[in-house]
Amino acid sequence: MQNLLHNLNPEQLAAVTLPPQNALILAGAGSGKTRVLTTRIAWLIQTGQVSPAGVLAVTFTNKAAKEMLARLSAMLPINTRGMWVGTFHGLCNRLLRTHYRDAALPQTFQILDSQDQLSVIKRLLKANNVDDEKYPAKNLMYFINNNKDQGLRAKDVDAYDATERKMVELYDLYDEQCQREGVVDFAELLLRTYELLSRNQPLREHYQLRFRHILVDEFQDTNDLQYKWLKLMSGHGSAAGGALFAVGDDDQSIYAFRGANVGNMSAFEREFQVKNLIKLEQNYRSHGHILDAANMLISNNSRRLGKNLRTDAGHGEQVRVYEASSDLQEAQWIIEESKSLINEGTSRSEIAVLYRSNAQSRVIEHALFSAGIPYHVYGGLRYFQRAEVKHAIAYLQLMDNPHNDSAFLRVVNFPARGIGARTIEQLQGAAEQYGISLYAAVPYMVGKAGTSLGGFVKMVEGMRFETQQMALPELVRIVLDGSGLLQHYQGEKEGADRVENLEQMVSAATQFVSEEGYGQGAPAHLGPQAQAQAGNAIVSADGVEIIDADAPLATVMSPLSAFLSHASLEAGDNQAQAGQEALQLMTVHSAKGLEFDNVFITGLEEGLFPHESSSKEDGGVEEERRLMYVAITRARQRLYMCFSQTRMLHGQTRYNMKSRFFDELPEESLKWLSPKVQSHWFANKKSAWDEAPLAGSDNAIARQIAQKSSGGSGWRIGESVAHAKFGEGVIVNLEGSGSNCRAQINFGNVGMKVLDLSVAKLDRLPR
DNA sequence: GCACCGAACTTTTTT
DNA sequence: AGTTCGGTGC
Repeated sequence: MQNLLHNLNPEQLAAVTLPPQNALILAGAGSGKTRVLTTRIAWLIQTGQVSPAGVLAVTFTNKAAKEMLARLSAMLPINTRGMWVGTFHGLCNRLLRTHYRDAALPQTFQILDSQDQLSVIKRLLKANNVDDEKYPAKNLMYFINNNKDQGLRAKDVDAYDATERKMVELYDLYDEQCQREGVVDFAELLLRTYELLSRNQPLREHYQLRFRHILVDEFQDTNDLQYKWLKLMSGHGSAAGGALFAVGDDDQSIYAFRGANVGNMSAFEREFQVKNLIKLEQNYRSHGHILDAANMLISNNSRRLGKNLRTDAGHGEQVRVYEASSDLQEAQWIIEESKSLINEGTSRSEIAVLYRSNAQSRVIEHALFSAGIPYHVYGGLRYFQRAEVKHAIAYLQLMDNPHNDSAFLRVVNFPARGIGARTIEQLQGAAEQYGISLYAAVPYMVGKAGTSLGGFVKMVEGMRFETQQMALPELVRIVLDGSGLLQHYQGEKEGADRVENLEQMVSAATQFVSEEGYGQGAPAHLGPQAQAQAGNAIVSADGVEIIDADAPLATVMSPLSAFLSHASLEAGDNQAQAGQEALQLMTVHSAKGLEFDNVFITGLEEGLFPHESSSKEDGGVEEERRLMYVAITRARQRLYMCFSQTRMLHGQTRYNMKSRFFDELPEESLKWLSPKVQSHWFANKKSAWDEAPLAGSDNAIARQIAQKSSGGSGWRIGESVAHAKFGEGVIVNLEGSGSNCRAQINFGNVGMKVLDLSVAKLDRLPR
C-alpha cells in the first residue's frame, strides 16, 4: 500500500483516500487524472473497503477503459478480467445480454453503428414514402439520437408543429422497426438499460447494492441520459447504492455538439450534495509559458468551476507565433520548423500538428509529402468501418440473426448474384404484408426471384450448418470464402488492400477469442445452454431468478455475438500507432487526452478557430475557447501557433483576421516570429505584401493578389480595417472603381458587410 | 447490373 | 477543390 500512495501529491492523495462518499475531482490537463482514478480503485480494494466485484468504473472510450485495466493489473495482484471497467456502451451491452429477456430483446440482438443506423433510417423513409427533401435521413437520425440522449422516447417528445409531429411519428416507427429486426443503436443501448433498471426493482436493487463504488472518467462529457443512468446505478435518492466518484474538467468540455452537458458537473455537485470537491491543479506536463497561455486564455470563459494550473517546471520557451501569407506558406513554415526540430534530435512522433477542421490537413499533408517527411493522419476510416469488412460482418450477422434486414440488404446481392432491385421490392412487399423479416419472407417468393433468393438463403444456412462446431476464427474464414467476398475482391484490379483487410479479420477473430477468454476451441455458435452456466444466480424477493451479469461475457453470449458486438462497439484503432516515426496530424478534438513535446496549432483565424458556426450557437465561442485550451495543453515543451492571411476553402480564397484568441494570451509568453507591424508601418508602404515575409513560390501568389486587388481605390483585398460601428474587419473583395468603389468586408463575428468606399469611414489597421 | 456524370455537400466524433 | 452520392443511360 505504501507503494500505491507513494509519489502522490497532497491533492492527489486526498482524492485517492477520500471516504466512501460522493466526490467530484476537478482534474486539470496533465494533472494525473487517470492515475488518481486507478489508484483510487486499487486503494479501495487493497484496504478491503470493497471487493473487485463491487467496483464499477465507466469511461467513454475503449482506449481509456483498457488503459485503466492495464494500470490496475500492474497495481494489484488480481485478475481484472471480470471487473466492471468499461465504456457506458460496453457495460450496457453486457447488462442487456444477460437480461435480454427482461429487456425484451432477442438474445442475439445486434448493435448498429452510425452508418448502419443511417441506412436503417433511409430504408424507413423510403418504405413510408416520406419526402426525403423535407425529412433528410441525417436530420431524423440527429433528432432520434438527440432525444434518446435525453432519455426521451417518441411518446415523451413534445411536438409543436406538423414537421415535428412527423419526426416524432418516424421516431416511433424507427424504434418499432429496430425491435422487429433485433437491432439496437448506440443510444438505445443506454436507454434500454436505463429503462430496464427503472422498471425492474429487484434487478435495480441488486446492482445498486452490488456497486459500492462507481467511478466515472471524463465526467464533463456525459450527456443527460448518462447522468440519469449514473444516478440510477448509484441509487441516488434511495437507501441502497454506492458512492459516485466523478473525475472531470469543465474546461475541457468540447463535445456539446454531440449531447455532452457540462452542466452535469455542477448538477452533480448540487444533487449529490458533494462535500468532497478536490481540485488537481498541479500540472506535470507543460512548461510555464505554455501553462500561462492556457490559464489566461481560459480565464476569459464565464461559468467555470474555477481552476488554475501550475507547474514546477521552469518557464521554458515562449510560444512561437507565425503569420503566414497563405495556407501554403503556413504549411511550409511548419515543415521548416519541424525539420530543424528533427535535426536537433527530436523524434518525429513527438511533433503534433493540430487543426480545427479536417479540410486543413490537405495542404499540410501535401507539403510534408513533397518534403519527404513521414507523417500520420488520424481520423480516417477505422478498420471495422471499411466497406469490405462491413460486408463480411453483415454475413456474420445473418448467421447469428437472419432477421437483421440491414445486413440482409447489404449482402443479398453482394457479390452480385443476379438479385436486382425489382426482386428486392417484391420481397419487401411480402415482408411488409406478413409483418416479417426479409429473410423470413423469402419462402413466399415464387418464380425466378424465388429461386435466386432461395439460393442466397441456402448459402447462409449452409455456412451456418457447416460452422456449427467451429471456433470463431475458422468460422470467419469459412464465411469469407463461402460468401464469395474473397474471390470477388481477388478478381478486382484494386482489390489487393481489401483482400488484405478481409484476411486480417481472421487474425482479428483469433486475437479477440484469446483476449476475451473464450477457449480457443469453443464453438463460435454457443447455444442458450451457456445461460445456465452463468454464475451468481440470485433470487429476488418476488421469487424471480436473476442472473447476475457477473460472469465473463463468454457465458452469456456466444463468441460470434461477442465478436459482432466488438466490431460495432470498437471500430478499431485509429489512435496512437506507437513507435511510428512520423509527424502526428490530427484535429484538436482527436488530440484530447494525448500529449507531445512539440505542438503546432494551425489556422488560428477568425472563422476557422473559433469556427464561424460557433458564433451562432450560444456558448459556442466558449466551447471553441475550451477547444483552444485543450490544444495548448497538449504541449510539453514547445508550442507553435500560426495563422494565414489567405486560405483556400471550398474552392475559393478567403481572407481572415487573426484569431481573437491571440488577444487572450499573455504578451510575455509569446514570441512573434513574423515582424510585428508597427502602426506607422502602413503609412509608408502601399501594400503589406511588399514587405511581408514570403517564401518561395508563394511570393508570386501574394503579389498577384496584391496587384489584382488595389484597383486604384487605395484599398487592397486582405487589408485589415476598422469601422466605427462594425469594429475590425478584413477586406474580402473590391468592386467598381474610382468614386464608385465598394468593398466587401468580413467583420468577423459581426458578419459580412458591403460598404461604399466613398461614404464609409474606414481606418487602416496594422496586422 | 454497371459505368459514368453531375449535383450537393463540406466543424468537431465516440460508442 | 475535392469527394461522395444518387440518378440516368446503356
